[in-house]
Amino acid sequence: MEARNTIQRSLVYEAVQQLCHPTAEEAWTFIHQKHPSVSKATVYRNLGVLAQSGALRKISLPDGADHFDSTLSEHYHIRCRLCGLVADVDMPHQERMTDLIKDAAGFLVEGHDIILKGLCPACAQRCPAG
Amino acid sequence: MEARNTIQRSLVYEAVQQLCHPTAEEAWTFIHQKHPSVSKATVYRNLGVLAQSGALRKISLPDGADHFDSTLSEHYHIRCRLCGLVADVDMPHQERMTDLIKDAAGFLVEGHDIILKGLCPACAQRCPAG
DNA sequence: ATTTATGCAAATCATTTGCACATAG
DNA sequence: CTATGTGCAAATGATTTGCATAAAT
Repeated sequence: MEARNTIQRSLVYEAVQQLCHPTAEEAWTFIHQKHPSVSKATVYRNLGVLAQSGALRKISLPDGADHFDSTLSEHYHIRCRLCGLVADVDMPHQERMTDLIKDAAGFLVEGHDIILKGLCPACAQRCPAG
Repeated sequence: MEARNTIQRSLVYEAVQQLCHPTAEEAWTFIHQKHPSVSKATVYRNLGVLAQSGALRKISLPDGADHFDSTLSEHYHIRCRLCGLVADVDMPHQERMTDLIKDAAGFLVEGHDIILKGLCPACAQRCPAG
């Protein structure tokens, strides 16, 4: 299974770069503007291939579609409860996290995801009460 | 919107207690054995109501159905990549985690989820190569 | 040439919803 | 009584898949 360089695959990769954390749908909408013939299935397939190969990171969020990230260095994400905005979180001392997680219930730990939730600056201001 | 005590609601709560981290489907299968008239929609609805009210915790996992937990004290979860088993993780010093997470990209942080992934003891033994 | 990728439409999976009826308070 | 809950079946949303064709190597 040799991966090939198709136009669609590049377009998908570039869309994720440009859009910062898009969903598959968002990436497709973006691509579809200039390249109306690209199908949604192809976008999904290429997001899968690229995430599998490590070229992209898949961000799975509770309640909603997956997002995709072209930043590969380890970092976490936060989503605004109100507007859905997804942002990067560079956590200081996050190495500690990784250390703490070495043993868990006898499992062989291979990785972890951290998803924060809260209010983005704009929504926090707009809705002071929450 | 006063919550009422229905037989179905109790059955759903008890199923989650008994089964430890079941999905909605698993809870329904369990309940359905002794109470064949209970519908899946009702199980979903009550899981939602109970999670909303804080009586249960919803565990959202990447790639797959949500699980539900009757243990309310703060802890995290790990899922086996091979068999799907979900287990509790009591993380030492997890308070540090909470401290670290106070500020993130200017967001007002309200909570966080940590999902670990790896191999459960049984699968690790069965597939030494991974 | 041969294998991988694409586009389309249909299928799948988890979950939600509209509606008429049942039941808890 | 009256609001909330239930069962059913149909709808939804995200993602995947079968299949014939197209394109990359």
